[in-house]
Amino acid sequence: MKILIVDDEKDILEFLSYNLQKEGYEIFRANNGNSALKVAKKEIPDLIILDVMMPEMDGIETCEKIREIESLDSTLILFLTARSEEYSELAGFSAGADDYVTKPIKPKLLISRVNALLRRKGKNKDQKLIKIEHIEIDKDKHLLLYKGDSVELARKEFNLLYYLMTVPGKVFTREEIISNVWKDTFVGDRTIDVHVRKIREKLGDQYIKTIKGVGYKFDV
Amino acid sequence: MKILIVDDEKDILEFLSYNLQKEGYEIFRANNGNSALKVAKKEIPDLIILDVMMPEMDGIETCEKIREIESLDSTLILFLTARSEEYSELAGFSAGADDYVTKPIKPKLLISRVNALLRRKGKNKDQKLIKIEHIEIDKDKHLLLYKGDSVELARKEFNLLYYLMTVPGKVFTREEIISNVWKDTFVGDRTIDVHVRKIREKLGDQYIKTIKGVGYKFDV
DNA sequence: CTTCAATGTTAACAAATTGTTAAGTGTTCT
DNA sequence: AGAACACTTAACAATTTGTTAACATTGAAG
Repeated sequence: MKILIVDDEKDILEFLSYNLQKEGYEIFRANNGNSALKVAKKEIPDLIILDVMMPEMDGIETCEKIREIESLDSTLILFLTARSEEYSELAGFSAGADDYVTKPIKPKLLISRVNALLRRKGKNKDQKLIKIEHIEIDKDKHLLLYKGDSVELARKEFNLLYYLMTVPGKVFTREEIISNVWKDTFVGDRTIDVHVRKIREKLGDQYIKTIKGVGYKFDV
Repeated sequence: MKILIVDDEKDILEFLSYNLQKEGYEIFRANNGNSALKVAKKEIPDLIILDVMMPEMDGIETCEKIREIESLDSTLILFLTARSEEYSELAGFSAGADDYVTKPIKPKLLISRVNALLRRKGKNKDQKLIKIEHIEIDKDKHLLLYKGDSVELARKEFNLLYYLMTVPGKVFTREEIISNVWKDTFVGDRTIDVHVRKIREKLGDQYIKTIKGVGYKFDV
């Protein structure tokens, strides 16, 4: 498991690195927002620990930018915040944070929170395997098998198909699809159709069915 | 669930009470229309079983008076009628009845009708899956199965049929149908008929019944 | 048994929804 | 930096669905 730690204070970076390394995590560091973005894009860490208070780009802003990066959409974000700046809890969550820890940092507490977050993420792995007839989809391996052969899907295509397969047969409205696959970004109506078309190209027309006026469903 | 039984014949009151009590319903009785109104106002039963033939105030008249009582507008009304008095079917429906059963009363039939009416009454709002005889409708999957085979319905057809099936046997007035299936859009008189016709084309004529002057109902 | 209002039927039209292509923009990888 | 890929959108085509008008039929009431 990879963890990226972002803080402008060298002492804290050292301190956290040491403690988390002991737990067996692979650690990356950055001392400002921009550098954090660069490293994150390259390493795709499982967790990013972000100090809220940083010069130039603060934690909130950095978090927002991270959330815009496609390849990091399964990365968890944990905030470090001073007890006084209670406001940041709210701001942090709305920027897309998954948890936060207040300073001064108690190593034991931090480690247990980090473990809990990452354990949860790893646990989900098992639930994220769906097999329907001769179609298998594995969310974490980002793998789609059709009759045993691997089929390459782009990220959005994959997420869309995966979402439809979570409840086979159920019709998902465009609204549901948008809010679950695209989260908070706003895209036009035809975007879904185009992605559906691409999946159909690769998998065949028969699996994703259009219910006109209602939505799409995955069915065998 | 409370049921009020109204009949001038003591034997029938006894017979019905016994059979419905066995099903776990709370039974109230009345042997004429006036007493029925009094009890109904007080107890607000979920269902009223009304004999059509009664001295003084007959079932039709009683039904009309019940329908004028606001607190009873969610109460279902089921008529008991002699096979000969076919006329009363129509009169009953236009007086606001939801279903009727002909005498001589077969306990099993009556109970199944009563159960069918009441089973849905309370929890209609969000029932996603309805199965009646060999017709199954699944709102989430937007799927209609007739004898196990899938039947394709357009959105409005589907919504209309689904709405009628939420309370099988109950007559829905055109007004009710319009306000539930069409919400706020205003459509012409023939629109419902056309949709009904399309459903009948696909499902057979026998399921959606026209009660002239009143509305439509789904029945097996 | 005629009348009349309600409902049934059909086909044409209008509207809504989805499909498709290609182009533009951004991202990732080498 | 450049190539390849991914994502989104616009523009238009194709399709399906919804509604209406016009006329036919039905059935209850006189």
